[in-house]
Amino acid sequence: MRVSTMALICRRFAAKKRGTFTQSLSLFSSSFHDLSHNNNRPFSPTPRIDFSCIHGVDDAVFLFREMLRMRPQPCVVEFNKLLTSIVKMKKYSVTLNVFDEMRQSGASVDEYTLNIVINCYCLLNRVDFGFAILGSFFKRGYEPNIITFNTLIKGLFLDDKVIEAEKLFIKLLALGLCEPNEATILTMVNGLCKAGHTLTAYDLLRLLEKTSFKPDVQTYNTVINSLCKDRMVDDALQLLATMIDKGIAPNIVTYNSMLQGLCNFGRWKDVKDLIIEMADHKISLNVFTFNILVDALCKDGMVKEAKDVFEIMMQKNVPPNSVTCNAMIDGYSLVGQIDKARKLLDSMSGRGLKPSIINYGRLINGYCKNEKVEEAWRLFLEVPQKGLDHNVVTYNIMLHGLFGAGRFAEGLKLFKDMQAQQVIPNLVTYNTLLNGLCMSKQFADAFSILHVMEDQGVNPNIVTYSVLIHGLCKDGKLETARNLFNGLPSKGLQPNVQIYTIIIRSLCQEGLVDEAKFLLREMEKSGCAPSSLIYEVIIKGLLTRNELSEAKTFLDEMCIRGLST
DNA sequence: GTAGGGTTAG
Repeated sequence: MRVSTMALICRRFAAKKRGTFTQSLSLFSSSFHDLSHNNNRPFSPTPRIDFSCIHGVDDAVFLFREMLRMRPQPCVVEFNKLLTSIVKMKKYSVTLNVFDEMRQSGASVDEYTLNIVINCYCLLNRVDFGFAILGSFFKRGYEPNIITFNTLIKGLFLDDKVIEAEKLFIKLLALGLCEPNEATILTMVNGLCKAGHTLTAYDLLRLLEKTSFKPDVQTYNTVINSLCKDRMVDDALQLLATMIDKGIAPNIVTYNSMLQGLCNFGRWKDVKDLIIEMADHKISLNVFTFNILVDALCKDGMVKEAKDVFEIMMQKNVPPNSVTCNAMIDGYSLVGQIDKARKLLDSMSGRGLKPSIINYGRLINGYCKNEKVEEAWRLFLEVPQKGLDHNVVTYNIMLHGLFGAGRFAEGLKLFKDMQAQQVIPNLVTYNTLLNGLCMSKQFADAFSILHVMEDQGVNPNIVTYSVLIHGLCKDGKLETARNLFNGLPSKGLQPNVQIYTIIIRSLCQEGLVDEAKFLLREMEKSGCAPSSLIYEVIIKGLLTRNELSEAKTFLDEMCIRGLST
């Protein structure tokens, strides 16, 4: 954010104290007014509506029609309650239709109604229609309030209009249209983070700290979480220290976000310190915390430690859930203890957990990775008997397993079965299938799959082509591979390190080391950093041609770049 | 129960 914006924020929030005072005064007097008014109010004949009969959207629409027919008609508050009940069911278009009927039949509409309508447009990604409703406010003699603007800001973010959201926020401050509140700030911070502008959100937060406005714990959590996801874990730690310093108490979500960030980088010492800090702040670990720890330990291959954490969970009366089991199943699979993974899945029912299709998928994957495809297949067949449906992920896992084991015919049969079961193949499915076809040298079929993908609206990605190019190179079809490779930019695809490695290795194996060297330079020009593997491949190629001095040159270059063997 | 935010894991 720019300097002028920062000054603006400081000015707006520095002036806040006065505003609060007058506000509370007027609040006081208006409640007096209400009291006296209530005492004298005659019995109100407008009907009260019982909304407890609404169980689905049809009930709501039925009730709405009845309300329209009632005489005297229920007041606008009742209509607003009805609209809200439809919004809660996430039926935004229905809400808008109902609003339209309200308008046509002349039922009364107030600023609450209009805010509900704007919210629906925003949630349908039509923030432009939301802005159009602003006109209705003025036409009906209402003024948009802070809720209106918060909703519109959220709508702009939902529509990826980050700049416009910022502009609206700044306009709000500059023109003093309404006093921004905590929801405004959270909407801004959350929107910026989700749009990938973590540092802008961070700057905004730090700026607000300097004013009389106190960002709440949720706002801090959002930024800390986003910093961790963007690998700025130390900045997140610092922000955590700052919030404590400012008297904002971190909660379990703050710590879990922070722990996740630290675990992602294997910073176990910091993890330990943070858990101690949590204890000092009397914040007890919940199932999320334990899952973060179990998952990170398993991913790092520390399955024994993960199992210990799993035991502690139960001692602390925090029951493991399906996510915990997934992490443990993966961990056991990783270290080759597939039988323990199986035992865990089998023990789930006894722990009051019904294994989900995801749990089965993980175990099937574990069997495949441990070269027990027969077991995997048996389990795969058991799934429907357990009352669970296979999804695209489990099919992909099984396909991958079968092809990996060289069982190509069965893989193809499974692919057909999948379609018969109305499970729609995705990009991963096609890439897996292509891999199978290439491994079994069915290149004609592989190329026709490329066309099928296009027909199905599944855009081939860089993985698709690297599978094909890899298969072609492995079968000595370097020329075809090279043509595919050269055609990538025209398809809008940027070759990655993997593809360069495949093609450079193949060139070296064919003795075309000069071309390989040329590609290395091309790769650098395109901004793709060469790996040590690429250097090794080229050096090896040079050595087989007895070009010792040049091999030495590349070895030196590799060392200068800090790449080691 | 008349309107707006909503942060963490597979």
